Amino acid sequence: MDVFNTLGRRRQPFQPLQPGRVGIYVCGPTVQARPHVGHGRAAVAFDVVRRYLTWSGYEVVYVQNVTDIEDKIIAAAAAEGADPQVLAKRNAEVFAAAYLRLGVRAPDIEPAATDHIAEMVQLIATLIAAGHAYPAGGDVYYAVRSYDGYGKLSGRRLDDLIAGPRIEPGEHKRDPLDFALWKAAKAGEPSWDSPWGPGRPGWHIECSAMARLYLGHTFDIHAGGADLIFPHHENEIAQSEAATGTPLARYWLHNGMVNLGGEKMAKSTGHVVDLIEALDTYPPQAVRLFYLRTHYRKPLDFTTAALEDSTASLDRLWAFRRRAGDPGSSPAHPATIAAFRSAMDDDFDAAGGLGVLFEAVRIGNRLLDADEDASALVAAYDELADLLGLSEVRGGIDDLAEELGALGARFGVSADAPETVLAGLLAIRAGARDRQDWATADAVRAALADLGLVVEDGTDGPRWHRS
RNA sequence: GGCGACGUGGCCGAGUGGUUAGGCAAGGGUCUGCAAAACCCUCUACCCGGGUUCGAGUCCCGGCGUCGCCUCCA
Repeated sequence: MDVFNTLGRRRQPFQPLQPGRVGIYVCGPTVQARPHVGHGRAAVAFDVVRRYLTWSGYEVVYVQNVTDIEDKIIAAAAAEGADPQVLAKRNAEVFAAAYLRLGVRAPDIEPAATDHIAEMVQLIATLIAAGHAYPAGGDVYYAVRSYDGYGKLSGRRLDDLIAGPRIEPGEHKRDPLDFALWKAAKAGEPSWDSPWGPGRPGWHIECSAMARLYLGHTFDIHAGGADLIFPHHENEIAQSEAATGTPLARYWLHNGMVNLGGEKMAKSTGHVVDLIEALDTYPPQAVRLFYLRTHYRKPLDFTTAALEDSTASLDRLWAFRRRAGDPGSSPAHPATIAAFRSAMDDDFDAAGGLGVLFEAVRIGNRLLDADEDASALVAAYDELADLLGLSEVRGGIDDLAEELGALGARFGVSADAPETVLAGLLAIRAGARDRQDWATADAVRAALADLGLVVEDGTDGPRWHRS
């Protein structure tokens, strides 16, 4: 298996620190506002990495943090007169719910920054003692020039950064490149005690502290959005490696941005599509499929046409699965599994993997049309669709009990369980069709369609699904 | 200006030098009471110019173009 490592900017074979085990740290969102479509992409991209590694036999520990204290959160809370912690908690729940709808598995560990102030203070103290950081006026800054590896991830040279017009000395910085590890408390802002006075942590230090706590000084994969490469991940490396003397992570994975009209979606500019809205407009798994159609490192343009395309593609997958029936204990089609594995082993090429899945569907449909055994392909489909998080979640019809009961009464079906009513209605329709009573048959189908139940006639009888 | 990514058929997109990826859309056909689904056929591309090679979408060089980072950001 090869992965593209941002550190070094090249593909390289993936070899975990310990055989069979993989530690992953993903930079989660700052929960200042609701999630947008870009957040969903990052979550899905690394969820698939995690699922694939697990499927491949690795024992994975997946850590994704929540940044719940930060300038923007404080500002957003102030704007609506709320407590920053309350606002952060509320938004964090919205993020979690959206991720759940996208089929993203909950992290093994989901540390919040505010629960790890002590670890951060300790790490900052270590850096000061080692001469890599200095307190100044209640703040603590990291001395960028004290660590000679600075810039190795993003390919930046200190002199280039200096030349940049936007870097201005902070109030207490000795060097314009230095960044805050600890910020002195301002009136009315949340703060914690520290050896340097009350304050709050800088953004970058939380990841260094929490990754170290849960995954150790060196771990396998550190992931996040490409927009975090600089300065966030660069700073993390500087902090962690200056403190421990060992590499922070062996592989750095970064997902590409989601664009809107050719430009990056970003909450700071309001140039965004709300993720919840997208999930309400399209089937959540169609949104997931939309993400997976493009390699995770490439930019991805959000368009309604692309989402509709994905919805149609998802329908094709699910229609196949509905008609196929139970594959029993059939082993998964080996060639399909092998082709899929080959695609995913190439830097988690889920788009290539999807091609394999669709090909299995086409061949499977062909076999079913010919009344031949497709169980191996169906088994492969089940395994791969489940792995990718694209299996149809077939909801029950209990919520339609009342409407179905009324409809049943209209056609002379008296039963309590909605499933029984539906079966009765389908039986009535089958009888009508046998008599070539098309009016009745179509009336039943239309009435069910009004309830959101789509009935399709196959050679082996009718099938239904929720629309 | 510095660093980086990318340019594939109507659209989206995979592609590790050498047999049609795949999906969506469109047109035609088969099946079907109708509908839906499915299958078959058609649309065979690789930004431009050089080069390496028996052979390049796939490697090298040079252009052009798009995007990202360089400030908070998934």
